[in-house]
Amino acid sequence: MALPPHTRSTQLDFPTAQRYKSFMPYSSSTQNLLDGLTEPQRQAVTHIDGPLLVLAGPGSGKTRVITHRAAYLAWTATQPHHILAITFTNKAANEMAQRMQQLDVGRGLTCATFHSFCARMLRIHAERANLRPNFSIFDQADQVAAMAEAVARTGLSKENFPPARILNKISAAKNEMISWQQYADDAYDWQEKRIADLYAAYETVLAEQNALDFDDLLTKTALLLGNDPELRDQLQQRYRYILVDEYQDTNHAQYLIARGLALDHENLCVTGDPDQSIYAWRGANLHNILQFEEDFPNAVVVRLEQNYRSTPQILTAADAVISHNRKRKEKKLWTANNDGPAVAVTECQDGHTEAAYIASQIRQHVDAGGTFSGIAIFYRVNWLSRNIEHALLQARIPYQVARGVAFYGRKEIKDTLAYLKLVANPADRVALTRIINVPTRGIGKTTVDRLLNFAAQTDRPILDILSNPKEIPDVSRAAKHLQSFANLMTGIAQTAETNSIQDTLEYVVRYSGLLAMWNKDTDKEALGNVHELISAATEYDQQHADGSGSLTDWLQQISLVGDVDAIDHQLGAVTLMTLHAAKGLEFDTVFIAGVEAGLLPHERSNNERADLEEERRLCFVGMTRAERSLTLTSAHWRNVHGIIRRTARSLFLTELPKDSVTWLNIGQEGKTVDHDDDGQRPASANDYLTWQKGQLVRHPTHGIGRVLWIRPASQGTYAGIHFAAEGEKTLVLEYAKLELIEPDELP
DNA sequence: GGTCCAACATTTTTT
DNA sequence: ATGTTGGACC
Repeated sequence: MALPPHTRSTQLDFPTAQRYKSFMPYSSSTQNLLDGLTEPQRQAVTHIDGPLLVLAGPGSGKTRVITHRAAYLAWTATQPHHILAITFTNKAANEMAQRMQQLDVGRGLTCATFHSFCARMLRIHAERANLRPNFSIFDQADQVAAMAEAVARTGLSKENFPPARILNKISAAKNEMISWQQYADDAYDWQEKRIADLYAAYETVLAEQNALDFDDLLTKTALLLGNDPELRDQLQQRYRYILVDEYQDTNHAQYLIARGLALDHENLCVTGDPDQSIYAWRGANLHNILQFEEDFPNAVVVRLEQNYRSTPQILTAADAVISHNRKRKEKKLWTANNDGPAVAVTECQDGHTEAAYIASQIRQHVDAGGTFSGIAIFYRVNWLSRNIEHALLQARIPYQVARGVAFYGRKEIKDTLAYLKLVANPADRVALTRIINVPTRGIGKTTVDRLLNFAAQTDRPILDILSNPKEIPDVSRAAKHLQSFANLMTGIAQTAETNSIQDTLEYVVRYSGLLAMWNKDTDKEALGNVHELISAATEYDQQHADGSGSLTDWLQQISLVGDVDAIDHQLGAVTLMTLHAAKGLEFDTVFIAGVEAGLLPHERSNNERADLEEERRLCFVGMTRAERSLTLTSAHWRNVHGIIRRTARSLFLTELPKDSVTWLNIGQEGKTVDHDDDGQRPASANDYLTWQKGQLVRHPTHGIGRVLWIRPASQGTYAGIHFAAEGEKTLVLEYAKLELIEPDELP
């Protein structure tokens, strides 16, 4: 079959493009792409021009559809470099690029996250966006530092205006594309007006430092596309086919970007699942996917509802939970997969028991021939990983924690990188103040203040002033220290100029005195982490041996790593991550820990139904990651902030179906406690079975009371308790915060 | 200007 | 329970 003529001619416009595979026989290559696809999948893959919405339930082969569709486009309609695929994580982007190569499509396809794509665009088109191409990207901590400065400048107190909280509000505004001017116009009371002031001041602080925060990457790109039709045309010429994955989690700015890039050709394909929307708290707007058909009236809609991932048991359980959401589009998930084991719910005595139980289950699974890398443990909050890590360590089970962001947030890593960031962007004051005296080199707070003041007054680059420190008023004794710091920075800059990033990093660590400092502190952990950083740099150097890399690019890549990007499936280790990070992944065996009231659903989101529904979706996402085996665990007692608290059963556990779920109670020693056998669901939490009439208990508000009777029922364990002040009360033991009092504890 | 200790928050989820 | 910050003291 002949190729459309326009695809050939465009090759001249883009000389870097790989050879066009017109010599490949059309029929065999495209046939391979369609082999083994179901009808709806095939429909999505072969759709070429015009908007396309793929509503894809969990495990419905969405990734396969996306990659095959991109390949199909590249074979039949266009060249790879006209295709832009936006994924949710860098890892997904890399995997997609890899798969495209396996499909022999050729290079040139752009796979990126929204953030990395935007950062790239803003550097290339910096002048048009009113930026300098070497801008810094500020992470959470940098943003807090910048905001702290803004607060100080505005003359407000950090106590009344905590930087982190203000940043949340400003981030929400930016996601909605609300500028500081507009925010000021909309401010309706004193508090809001001050926040508007801070927004403005914060923007100034960032601009002075040639810095953008994460949200700026999106908003500035969206603005650029909106205000610069010439550039938008240029980009639309380049990116003729656009795919956006996980569309249910896009915010308004991301929506504008996707729409802006596809404004004229409308070749926008979005995929997602409203039931897996879990990022509303950071501005994700479910309307984007729900109203896609109104946005693009000639949109084709494809539904992928057959699940290829999970057993019927897992799918039934997950579906039972999610069907409790009222605000949702009904969807029938089904699978032709073989039966597997029942979904397990294991209620444990406490967090240690829970962790030990998971470890022992993993041992058992691997002894029976399973692999570590097929296992994942999810949790709602990061701190839950502590117990589990401890238990895995003791059981000698290899594990990895998806914590890319936390790694780059470590002090020693941030310190090391700050030297490089300062070289890449000398205006980066946050980086400068971070390391000017780390390790200590006799430059104290007063000196730094004088330096910054002088720089602000004279409006000269700080590094210039540093090289001539005697010009700074009132700085005499510290001048020579400033001078040597300036020399150090010059040395690093020169090294960076001509050497690999690895070499530059090693230069920094050695000549800055950081290495000596860590050695002195016998801070083995810091050293290890920095070695890891250096290996990351080595890897980058190797990947860019052709000279395509740069310091700015490396720093950018690091700024935009996500938690999941850190995991390596080849490692042969159990994977630990938050439920949020688990999106899009799949594992043979999944444990979800801490499935208890207050944790999942999280107590901070109990107030509104919308929040509760998002928690339920989160639970749904976690459950549907499992292919064969799914275990939900909880603890009756949970150590929070060092205080041991009684927990209640999670609402979501009560929503599980009666069939295909087995319940288990684990006592302190990890032994199975007998549980009632009236069916599939336990009638009571079994540690209460040891409670007896006449025992004394303490209630947080009612005080001390005596147990009159206990009666297990299907909804929980009921007990009549006589309190001195209020007489007899009937309480549900699972929900009342009762503590057992030992007789010898009393006066 | 540097060091040490006590008070303090910290824990929702993240690019 | 743990890590960070700020203030007192050297």
